[in-house]
Amino acid sequence: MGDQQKPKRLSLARPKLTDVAKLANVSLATASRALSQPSIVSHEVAERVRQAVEILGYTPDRTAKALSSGRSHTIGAVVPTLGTAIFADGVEALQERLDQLGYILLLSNSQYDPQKEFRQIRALLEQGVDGLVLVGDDFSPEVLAFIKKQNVPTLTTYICDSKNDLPAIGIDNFNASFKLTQYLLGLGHQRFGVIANTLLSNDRSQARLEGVVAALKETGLKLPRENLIEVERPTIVNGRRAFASLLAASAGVTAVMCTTDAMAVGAMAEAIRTGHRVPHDISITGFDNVEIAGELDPPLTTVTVPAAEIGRLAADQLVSAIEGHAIPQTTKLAAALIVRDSTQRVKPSK
Amino acid sequence: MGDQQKPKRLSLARPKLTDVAKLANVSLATASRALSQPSIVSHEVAERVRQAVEILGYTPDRTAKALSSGRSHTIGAVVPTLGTAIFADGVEALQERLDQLGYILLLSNSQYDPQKEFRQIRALLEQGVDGLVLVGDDFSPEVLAFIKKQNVPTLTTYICDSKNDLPAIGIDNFNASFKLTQYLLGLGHQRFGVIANTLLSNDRSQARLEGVVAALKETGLKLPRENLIEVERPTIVNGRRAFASLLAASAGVTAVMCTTDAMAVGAMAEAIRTGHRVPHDISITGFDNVEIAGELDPPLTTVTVPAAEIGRLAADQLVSAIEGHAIPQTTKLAAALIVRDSTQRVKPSK
DNA sequence: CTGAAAGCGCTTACAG
DNA sequence: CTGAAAGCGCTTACAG
Repeated sequence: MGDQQKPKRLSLARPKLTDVAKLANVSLATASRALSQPSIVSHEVAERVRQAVEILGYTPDRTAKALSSGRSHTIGAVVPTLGTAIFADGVEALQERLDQLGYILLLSNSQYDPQKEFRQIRALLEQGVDGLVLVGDDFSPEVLAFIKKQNVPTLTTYICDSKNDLPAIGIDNFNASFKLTQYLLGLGHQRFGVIANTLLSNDRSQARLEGVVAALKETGLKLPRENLIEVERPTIVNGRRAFASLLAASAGVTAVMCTTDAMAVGAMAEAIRTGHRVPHDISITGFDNVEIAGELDPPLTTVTVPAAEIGRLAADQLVSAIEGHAIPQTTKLAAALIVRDSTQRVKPSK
Repeated sequence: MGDQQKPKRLSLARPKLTDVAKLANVSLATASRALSQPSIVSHEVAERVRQAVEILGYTPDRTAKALSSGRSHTIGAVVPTLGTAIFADGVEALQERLDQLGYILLLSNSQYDPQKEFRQIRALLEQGVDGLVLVGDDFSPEVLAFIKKQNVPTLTTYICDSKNDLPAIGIDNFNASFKLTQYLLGLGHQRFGVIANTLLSNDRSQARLEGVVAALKETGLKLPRENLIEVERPTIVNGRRAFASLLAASAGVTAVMCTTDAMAVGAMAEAIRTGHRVPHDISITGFDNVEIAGELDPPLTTVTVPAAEIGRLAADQLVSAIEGHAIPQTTKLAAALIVRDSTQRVKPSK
């Protein structure tokens, strides 16, 4: 009658808490307590349960735990991509800290696609994450409404001030870019080119561009339309191409500002390839201060984005919020201007 | 009696399937079927349930679903780090494909620490992932036993042949490195230096090193102990330092092989800084073919690691295995030798 | 095609 | 300090 199967199955199957309870000769409830709050059971019981766990190789089912306790000890993150070092570094630090705090990370990449981002936010929330980490602040009312409704602690990163009232941890992109531009203006530059990462659904990129424009405006300058090249993805190759078309469109620029380091790497490579000396003929700046920035020849003037710190703080604050504590609405981290050798005082015009 | 609260709570709370069933005037079971297999209920019922879902803004609780169905539609991955582009790219592709397949990714970084790796594997398995993606093959018997016991489809990546009988998707690191070395030997190089990423718990790195040694041996050459520099993390800065100490220890090398591109970037920068012409005075090679490799000056000779394809295939195969299909034990992807300008025929010795 | 009921593996008031 | 029982929100045989 297939009965021979039964006992075998039982011994092969993953042991459950009832098995532990039986072996330890206590009730299911007590076994549960012995594991989660050992201090509230007697020493002997705690010890017996501990041994039973060991013998059976018991490992709790976190799904069941999540369903009955309403806490999954899981947090979700949606980033645009891992192909950009600052996001990879931020996610890495986020996960490391979450791990220390006993949380597991569920990760999605939206590829800068708002539709996809929404789908992924929804999937993570359905999955029952206890908290959610987002990037930036460019969300449709629909998405925001959905998030609010779920009542799950949510914060956003890489910006420090959310117009949507999400707690934010990051830098002031506008201001950092403004300062960087002022530095170049101080060197006498007047003719600027900008290579910007996609501005679509990307408020970090927008803010960086606006920072440039605002600083120029303050000095009575403006950024001619043809001096702005927008690329779809912040890659080295795109930076290279953008630099080429920038110089083709407007030969007179003395300073080229890139909204990410990766694009600046490409821009610099192209500049050198086409016989421009950096910084003698043309100054180039980046943004992010990734490792390669300091190793280029010449090393790149850029702005630090403290990605690992953002990730770490996001973990800390989110878990804090999950535990019912209030967390700061704004956490603004320093975005230091790193002056290296890719920029110099503009040559007196010939 | 606090009764005023009750109705408010009900309407605020996240709706559950019972609410949908009530509104659609069907049983819980039917509502469930209408959502998961609409074809087995009547059209009218399917439609009524659909509307109820819409009206209530119902969104299923995947935790409950997972517990009752035994399928979490979740897969776990443990990678050493996201700070290395090939892992970041692999994870990105893995997640994208999983997303298309209706799965969510749970991600951990082990930081090349076997203890941490084990803890994270255990945490993911407890979490109830349906499948597991690992990197490499350097696992203790304890870890392997634990994994086998869980009976969860598991595969490993970035290698193509597992000594532990895990299905593997990746490249033949040994052979690719062997070929790269043969190419340099063919250019007349005889005095080699190697900058290796940590060899500890890193079989990819070991295989790459062994590939060099084996190719040299075939020609009767050997790698002197002082010509091998091992670094703890594959960073640009470490590559730079390693190059410096390599030249200090053994001035005569004509070819420096780095087991990752990032280190090659540093090595090349240091070579140029210290007045060595690449490739005229010294040839340098990398491994991985990350974007920057092709943009360096000179562009780097390296080996392609198809990280995105590895991630994509891992997703496909794992889901296939979860669905009960057999999957290949070995999926060997091409690791093309990319010859660029950082290598050239060795100068006739003066 | 549909419904009532058991069950997934835990946690947690409620009694003692 | 401990146990019996209800419950978390779904799915899925089992009957009809």
